[in-house]
Amino acid sequence: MSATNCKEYEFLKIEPHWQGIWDKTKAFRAENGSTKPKYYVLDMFPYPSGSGLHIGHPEGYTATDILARYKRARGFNVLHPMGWDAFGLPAEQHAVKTGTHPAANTQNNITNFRRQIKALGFSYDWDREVDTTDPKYFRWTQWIFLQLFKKGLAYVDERPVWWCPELRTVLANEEIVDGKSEVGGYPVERRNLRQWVLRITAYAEQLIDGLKDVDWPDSTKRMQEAWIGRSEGAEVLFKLEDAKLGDLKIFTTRPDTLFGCTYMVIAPEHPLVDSLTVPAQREAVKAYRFKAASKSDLERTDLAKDKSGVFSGSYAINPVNGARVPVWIADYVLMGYGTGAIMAVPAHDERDYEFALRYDLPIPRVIAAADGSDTLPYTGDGTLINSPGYDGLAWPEAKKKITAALAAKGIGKGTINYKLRDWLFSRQRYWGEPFPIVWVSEADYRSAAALRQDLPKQPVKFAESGVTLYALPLPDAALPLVLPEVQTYLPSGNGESPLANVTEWLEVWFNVSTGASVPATQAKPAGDAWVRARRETNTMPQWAGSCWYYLRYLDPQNANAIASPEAQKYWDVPDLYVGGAEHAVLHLLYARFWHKVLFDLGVVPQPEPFKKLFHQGIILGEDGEKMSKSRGNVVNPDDIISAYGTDSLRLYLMFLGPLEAMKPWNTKGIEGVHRFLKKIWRECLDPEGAVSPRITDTGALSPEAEKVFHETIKKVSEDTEALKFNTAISQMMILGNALQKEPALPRAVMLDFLRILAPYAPHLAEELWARLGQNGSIAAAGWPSFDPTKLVSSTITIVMQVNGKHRGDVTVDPAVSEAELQALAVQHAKVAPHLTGKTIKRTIYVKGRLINFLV
RNA sequence: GCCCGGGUGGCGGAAUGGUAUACGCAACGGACUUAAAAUCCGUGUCCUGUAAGGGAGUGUGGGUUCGAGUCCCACCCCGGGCACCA
Repeated sequence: MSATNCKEYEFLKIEPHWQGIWDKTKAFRAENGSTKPKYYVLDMFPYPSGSGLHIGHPEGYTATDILARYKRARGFNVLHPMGWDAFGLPAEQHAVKTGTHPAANTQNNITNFRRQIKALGFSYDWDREVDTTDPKYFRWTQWIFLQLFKKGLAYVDERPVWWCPELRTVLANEEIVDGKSEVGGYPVERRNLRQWVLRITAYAEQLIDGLKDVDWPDSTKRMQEAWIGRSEGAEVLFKLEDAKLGDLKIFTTRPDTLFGCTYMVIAPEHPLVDSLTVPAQREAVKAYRFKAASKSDLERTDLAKDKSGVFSGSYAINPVNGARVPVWIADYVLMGYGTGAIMAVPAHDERDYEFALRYDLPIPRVIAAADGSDTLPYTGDGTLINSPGYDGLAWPEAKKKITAALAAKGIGKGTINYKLRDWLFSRQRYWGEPFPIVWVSEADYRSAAALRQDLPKQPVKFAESGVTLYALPLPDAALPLVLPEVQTYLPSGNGESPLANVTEWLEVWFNVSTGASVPATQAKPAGDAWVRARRETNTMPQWAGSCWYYLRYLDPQNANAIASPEAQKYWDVPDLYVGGAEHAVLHLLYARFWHKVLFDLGVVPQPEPFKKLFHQGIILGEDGEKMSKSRGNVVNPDDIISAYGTDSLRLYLMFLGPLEAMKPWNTKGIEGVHRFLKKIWRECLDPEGAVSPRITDTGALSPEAEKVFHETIKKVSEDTEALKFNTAISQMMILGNALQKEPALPRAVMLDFLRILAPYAPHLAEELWARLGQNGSIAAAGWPSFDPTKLVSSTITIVMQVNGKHRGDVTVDPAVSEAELQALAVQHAKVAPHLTGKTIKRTIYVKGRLINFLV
């Protein structure tokens, strides 16, 4: 491989030159089934937005690239892939505005992203690039959905969603800012719409358990745990005074406080509200429900501190003591959690306490505080009081006993509740994966069931304007189901996606065996397998494609499976996954869910997808604020590359501080690493671009420089492995400064230096490697080792302290004995004055470190 | 309110319980140059002192220890997440 011939460090020539060579030789191809040990390092793939790469992308990508190059040098077969999470709203909005197909815009953006990423010199295996909008890819996204569907993990339900009348579309929660659409700032409202929902709650327990086995940041594990929100308690049946209304079922985590229950609360949406409301309260309850319903979520949160409610007029009976307790209706109880009804124990719950104060309800104490405190509400540890039969028990024990007693009587049982809700999986948009589902009549579904073995145990059905339709999956062989061409990308306006306007595609004769279809306007084809069907018009959310892309990289061309079992066995799951903390919950939870389902189906061989996770920090603007167009503090990687080169950019991004930290960009700061690279260039080459005369095959370093050299190999190895790139770079700078002072530079030393620099500044390293007469790419040149015997210096510096205060230091032979050192120290000019007239009570000696006299 | 993470020079940051401020930026002084750029050498926490030296010092206040940026307790501030989940 030949280098350029520039005399100075012309990074604008050097960098594209080597990128071209890497491209041509496919230098970073990962080989399936190699005999080498494997290493799989994964980046979170980007959404290819129209505004191009943001400086945050290269931060994480540089980190993984350094590691990938380092692992290759260490003899690993490295899988380091890149792809595009390319479905999404911005492309669709662009399409609405311009009328061009979102695919065209998406491909333009991908081309630009690929160009920018290649200009950064990352060592991706481009033969494994994936694109979630490619039918060859989303065929498998649809296939996975069908597996979930067949397993009974997908269903259809009417759900309240955010509807924006102005944009004529449904928006996701994260697209709503302060009660308005993120795009345009238009008002949004709640609407009930038919939605696909995935039963992620069925995996709640496994999703918590699996966190034990992964090497993730603790904070991220905690966030997922909190999001899943497991809580152990009991369901208890309270008889209603009006026996014909049956029982009121509540959930509580503290059945031990049952004797302290003085009222009940049901959510305003609770099905028993109407029947429990007595005539005298009807008007008040109606008004309260209306008020609660009209509150937006935002208002409900704002008013969180201000409890309100209304008495229903009815009473329930406390099962443990027969007490008559009033049933209230209040919006501090949520219909979506537990049973939508609670027993209120105001003495030991802050919310109940506040409510009881406001409505003047009794607050009897049933837990005595462990520390004897008498303030209420009390939620700490303690023992039961005023609870006949249980007094004196510690509350966790009472919880078990009371739960058991209720269960024995058949009026309660221990249960576990989760905050996690099922996953709303559909969007009313064009630019997403179509659901491989058609809707048919009950009779047609029955006849399909006779022909198909792959239907769910319980049919998925949905009633609309009096007609019940059944969801029939496309056969696997009929995948992919591609998006039809549409006249307009504008949503239909009635809550359905633009697909609802494509009648030819929508209304079909459908062959239940083969999945073939013809427009319903044509004659019904002959044969029993043909039924009348309407296609599903929803599309999948952007999460879908990113839930499993890490599997496709293993075997991206495979037409018969997500990836072959051999590829899965060889590559396993990523050894390291790097991406932003903003995905700590949703993406990472959804992907884990899918992976666990695939594991249960025997499609993947391991229960967790991401062994080790790391979040890179955010890079702030020079003003210390988050980068944003409106602030005008956005740094464009293209500009930095043309001014300093990508090697400088890569180095600076890593030198800025710890990878996980949030840190401000400073354009001046890049000068420092750029000077460092220029210095390396000058150490290797003379002003004419020939090998520097200081570099020889026979010369030797001074002992001090040699020590620094071996220390540097050691530290750079360790720090790279530990993702502490900032300190690795510091150490290389220290070596650079030391070498600069040396009269002679052994060629072998310079080559080793280039090898440890290569993962960080690969273009410069390749160029100088070639210029110093080496053949082949430095990427294939391995990793140098250090000589541990060179790390020990011939002298050591011992710190001398008196009473813990630093009084001086002395340079001695490492073999010095304690007695010798002590004698030396007490006579030392800087120490002696502090000892005169005092007696040494004790001497602390830390070998090779310090000696401390206590006087 | 609850749960995390973090407060170290003018700035980004470094530091297995053992010389606090490595490395870099900015600044200042000097060398080279007609000059500039580039490069090189040097100074660089604060107070006190001509100096040698002395004293203080890692958000605040306590504690453990021969010795604390590092460990423990309380508090203040900043950042992130969750937020009536019974």
